[in-house]
Formats: sequence, C-alpha cells, structure tokens
Amino acid sequence: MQNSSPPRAPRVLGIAIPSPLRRLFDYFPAGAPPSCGWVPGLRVRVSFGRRQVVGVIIECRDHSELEFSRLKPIDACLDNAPLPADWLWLCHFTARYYQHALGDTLANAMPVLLRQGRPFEARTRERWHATDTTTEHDERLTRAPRQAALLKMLGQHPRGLTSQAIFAQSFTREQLRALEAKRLVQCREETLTQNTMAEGKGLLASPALTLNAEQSAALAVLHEGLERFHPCLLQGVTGSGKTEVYLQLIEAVVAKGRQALVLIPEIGLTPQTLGRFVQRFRVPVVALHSGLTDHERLDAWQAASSGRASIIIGTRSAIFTPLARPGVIIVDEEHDGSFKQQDGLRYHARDLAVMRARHHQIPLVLGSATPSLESLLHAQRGHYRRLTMRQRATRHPPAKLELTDTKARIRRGGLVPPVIDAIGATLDAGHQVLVFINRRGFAPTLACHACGWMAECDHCDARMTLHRHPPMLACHHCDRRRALPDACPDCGSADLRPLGSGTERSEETLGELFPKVPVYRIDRDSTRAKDAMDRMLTEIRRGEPALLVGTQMLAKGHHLPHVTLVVVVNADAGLYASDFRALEHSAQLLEQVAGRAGRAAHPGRVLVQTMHPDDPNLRLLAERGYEALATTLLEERRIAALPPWRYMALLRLESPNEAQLSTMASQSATIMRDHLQQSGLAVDCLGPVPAPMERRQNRYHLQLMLSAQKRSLLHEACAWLVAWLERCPEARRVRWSLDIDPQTLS
DNA sequence: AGCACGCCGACT
DNA sequence: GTCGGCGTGCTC
Repeated sequence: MQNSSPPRAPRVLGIAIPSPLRRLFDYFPAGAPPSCGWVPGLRVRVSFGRRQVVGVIIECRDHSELEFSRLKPIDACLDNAPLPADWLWLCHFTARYYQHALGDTLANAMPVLLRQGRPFEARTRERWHATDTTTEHDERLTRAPRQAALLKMLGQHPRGLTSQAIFAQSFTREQLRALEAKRLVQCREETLTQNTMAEGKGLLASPALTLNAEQSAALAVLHEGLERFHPCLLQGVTGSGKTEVYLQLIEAVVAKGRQALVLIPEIGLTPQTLGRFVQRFRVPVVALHSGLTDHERLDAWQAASSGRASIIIGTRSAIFTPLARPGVIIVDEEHDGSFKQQDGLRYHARDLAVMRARHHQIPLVLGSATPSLESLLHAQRGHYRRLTMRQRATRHPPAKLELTDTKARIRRGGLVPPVIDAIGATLDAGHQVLVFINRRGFAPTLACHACGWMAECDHCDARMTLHRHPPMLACHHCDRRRALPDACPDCGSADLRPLGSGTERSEETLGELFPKVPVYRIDRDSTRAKDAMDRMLTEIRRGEPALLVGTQMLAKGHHLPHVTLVVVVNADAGLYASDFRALEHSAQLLEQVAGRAGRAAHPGRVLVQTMHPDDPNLRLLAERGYEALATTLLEERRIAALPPWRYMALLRLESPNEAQLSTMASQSATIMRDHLQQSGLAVDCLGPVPAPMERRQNRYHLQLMLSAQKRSLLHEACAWLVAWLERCPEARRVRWSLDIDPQTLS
C-alpha cells in the first residue's frame, strides 16, 4: 500500500485445481496482469493434463520445486479482483479441517457458473431515458419515424424503460443507438436485484409480534452480543416462537447495516418459512435452495457478496455464501442431519457456521427444540450461552408421549385396536390425525409363508421393499427394481405375503377403516410430482376431518393446525440400532412429530406404538421429555468414550472387489496402529469393521474408526494416514474417503 | 476425478 | 482384421 509502484509480477503461481489431489500445481503468469496484480484468489484458466480447467491462485512466489521449464503458462486470468476474502478463508479452513483437497473444496463452494469460468460480476440491465423531452420534434427525426416514436415513448416514461421493454414494443437496438448518437437518449446500467427499501419507510414491511417473557429475555441476551463472537444455543419447544426471536434479532442486525445468514434444514425451506422473512422486512431477502437455476445462484452470490442482499436464507451449502458485512449467523434446527454433507466434501454446515461466526466476530444462534448432544455439551461447558424457551404460544402444554404396547396384539395396517379407536374418536370430533411411519412403500418386504424366504436385493445386503402402485419390489439403497414373483423362488409356494407396514399399506388400511374420511399420503413417492405436496397441504389446511399418513417429510416444518392426534406406528427402529447416534436421532424425530399435535385451539395427544414399552430410554423420553433423555444419553456417551466427548474420524473404504478391499483395509489399520504406537499419539484406531450394510450396489464397504480426546491429535493422525494412502499405489485400487466428525456410521 | 495409453476378447 | 473392455499412470 505504501509503495505506489505496481508490485513486480511473481514468477510462479501456485494454483488450486478442481481435482482430488491434495496439492497445488505451479504455473507461470502470462498475459496482462489484472488491475489488482497477481494476487491469491483470482480464478485462472489453465491447461491441466489434456484438459482445460478453472483453478484459483493460492500462492504467488518466485520459486518452484519443479524446474521452471516444466511449468506451463496460465491461459487466462478470469477476474479483475480476487474472489471474496471471507469466502477464501472459509474454503481454506474447510479444506484443512476436513482434510479435503483445496481445489476440490473451492470448486464445491462456488456457484457452477464460476467453476465454469463465467465472469463474476453483477448482472445488469440497461435502462434508457430521454435526455430532453422538448426536442421531440427534432428535425433530425423527420425522416426517421420509428426513432421519433421511440423518443416519444421514452418521453412518456420519466423513470426510463429497460431494453427488454423497448424491444418488446418492436423497436430495435439500432434505433436506440441512433438516438443515443444524437444525444436524445441516454443509457444507464442498473443491477438486477434492486434494493427495494423505500426511503424513509423504515426496515419493517409488517410489524413485529409481541414477545412473551421468555422470548424477550432471549432476545435481550442476544442483543448484548451483537458486536462480538457470541454463540448461543436457543432451545425452544415446538411452538415457542423461535422464528420471531430470529426475526427481531435480524431486525437489529440489519438496522446496523449488516447482513444475516440463516441456515435451514433441506426439508424446512418451505414457502411459508421463506414468506415470513420476506413479508417482515423491506430489505432484499435472497433464498438459496435446490430449485434455483445456475444464473439465479450466481446472482444470489453476487447480491450477498456485494452487500446488496441483507438477508440470506439457505440450506447446507449456503454456509459458503460470501458476505460483504456479516452481522449474524442463525442455524435453525441445528440438530438436523441434513446440515452434514454425506458424500464428497463431508462438511457440517453448522460446525462451519460456528467457525465462520468466530472468524467474523459476530453472534451465532443455534436454534432447536431438540439440540444435538454436541451443542448441549458445548452449552454445558460454557462455550455457548444457553437460552431456553419452554412456553408455547398456544394455551396447551406440549403433548405427552403415550406408549402403546404392540406385543402380541392384532395389527391392522400396523395399528393396534386401541390406537384405531383413538383415531376414530378424533375423526368423529371433527379433527385431523397424523399417522407417522418412517417407511415408504407398501411393506418393508415380501416373505414366503411356507419357508421363510424374503425378497432381497441382488446388489445390496438389504430386503427389497414391496410397492403397490405400481406393483413391484424396489431396493431403497440402489435403483434396482423387480417384478413381483408369482411363487417363492426357494420352495415354489404361492403363499407370499407382505411383511410389516409402510406408508402405502397404512394408507390403504386406514381408507378401509374410515371410508368417509380422506386419506392423504405424504412421502417421497406421493410428492414426486410438482406441487403435489402443496395441493395436499392446501386441502389439509381447510381443516375438514382427515387422515395424514407420512414419513419425516410431514414431521418437519409444516404447520398443521387441525391435527390433534399423532400416531407413531413404530418407535422401535432406533432403540437397538448399532449406530451410537440412533437413539438421539430417534428421540429428536419423536419429539418433532409430537410437536405437530395440538398447535391450535385444541390440546393434542401422541400415541407411540412400541414392542418395548418398558424400555428405560423410551420411558424417560415419554415421561420427562427430550432434555432428560439427552442428559442420560450424554452421560452414557461419556462412559462409552464416544462423541461428543471424544472426537471421531472414519476412514471409509469401498470396492467391488471384496478381497482387495479387505487386504487394503487391514494394511491401512496395521500401518496406522504402528504409526500411532511409534509416535505415541493418543489416538485410538478401531477396525477394519464392515459398514452396517456391507454390500451396497454391489460394492463392499469397510471402515477404520479413529478417535481421540484431543482434536489436534486426531487431526494429526488423519493427516498422516491420508498422506500414506495418497502415496500407496495399492490404495488406488480401492475407493477411500475420510469422514471427519461422521454423523452416522453407515 | 478425468483422460490417455495399452494390451486382450467378440463382432461388422 | 477392428471396436472396446477396464487396469495403470499422470496431471505443474
């Protein structure tokens, strides 16, 4: 800065290339340098091997480990200014923390169009104005009637017209240019997303709601920490009004001219949620979801990084949105599994949000009715400020879970008689019933009643699910489909029967039991068609008695004011599962489903069917609620030396060749353990163990589990293992990936 | 990851 | 005789 002469060009550029290789590639600068000079963060087009790729300059140096003659020149520099610094910082952090190739991390974290080499600049449109309306009868236009007509039209629009509007009136660009040359019109560029805040009208488009005592208290605490890193766990039961607290916090942040980044689970970004933000504020709100086109995504990125957008709402990947003036990060439903990417770059958006808030020194809000054990432990240790809201906006306290024994009882469509009676009574009272089943399809499998054969997938270690419309067997782990067999392939018996219940079967049975009431099935199959979900929700919100059958899709986000009875068909799935997080996730889901009951004028009931009504964990959840169970689970985890008390990483290995995989996995385990012993690192290495479903899509899966008390030690061990794998030629024959802080073991 | 090179089986 | 299978190796 002190030196006004342009910096001398570096001789070597270290470039991050979109590839899984965890190193930079050296090139030398060529062509005119951009106005900012050669600096890290510029995108460049380079030839890499035999193809052209877009990379990012990471280092500007004068020396390379390679001979200079072996370096290639860059083909072009694509930017005049480096990509946003906060974004680069986050990508560097992410690549380091998750031990992922920087080039691939950058590519994953930028919009597709930037990865393809398109310019990163605000999309603009032209707006044309008449410069002087008195010269309408300029003699220069007597022989140009179209130009005259165009000038007249522009004269009638004091705010000007966009090119698009002008061409729509069948005028041409040539006519515009001609008028421009005569200085009768002029053109101004304007950015596409205009700041819609009308001057003097204030921030809010609709007034804030009145807060209750708990909400006010929470907001007051949040207001204390607006200027620093201030992580808070906002624990509020369903219906306690967390969103209103977010909105009023955002109001304070935006009033200071700062931006708010709001992360929402995949399934939670409904038009209703988004609507609340858009309707409240008179500032630009940008939503990032899977439905955007590549252009819209780039525009949103631009709007956020230029500071034009004040509020950015999005799912997991939105954590990588650059911000010009970050003011707060909010993660709603922070316990939700969809914040963790499950393939490729396996990042956790909530965890990155914490790091990002700390980097920017801004407040962070993690909101949930059922916080993850990770966040609860942080709160317990004083890392997060804990804010609790127990009061519901409605008059009714949250419904208690009522455990219903299904052992040795006749079931129809998976439901036992007392539950069926309760459903009937609720419908008679004119209310709606939500039946929650976490299984799509008609039945989990098809079984032979004579010999016990079950339909299994040829490519996976899994049963095939029976579907009725259309009739078929489908594997939910690969895309394999099969026609229904007429007879048992093992014994030839024709007595094949569906085993267990899925959403389709419950829908069918409930239709038979309650023929006068409509049954809406809401799962991935029934909502595949565009706005099928919206149509059903519209019908449901009319409030006529109805039965709703669905998977977790129904449990999350949707406000169902007329439901007063919730039935959970089977609570046992997570009770004895091998995954150590299964119970935590089960409890969160049950609590969430239960929260759907009785949100409006009537109190609700929640009936939970189980084969284990005496299970201590289930009873604890039913009698004393999520927090009590979470406390117990946290203690169990401590004793078992599991996360969040210890840090964990998983090396996943997969291959279609079982023998090769097994050799490689054993070799990795041995070499890792040897290294740990020699270096004295306090890190445990378990395995190789088969993944819960060893064979999926004809590929075999094994994993090594690393865990440590100290994160830095785990990190060190992982780095060593990855370096070894990268150098090991045999390791190239299997596919491997590292999962830091794995969310599930499958 | 891509993308080439390279060496062995069933087809016009 | 070729088209093409995927094993192996490299990318500044």
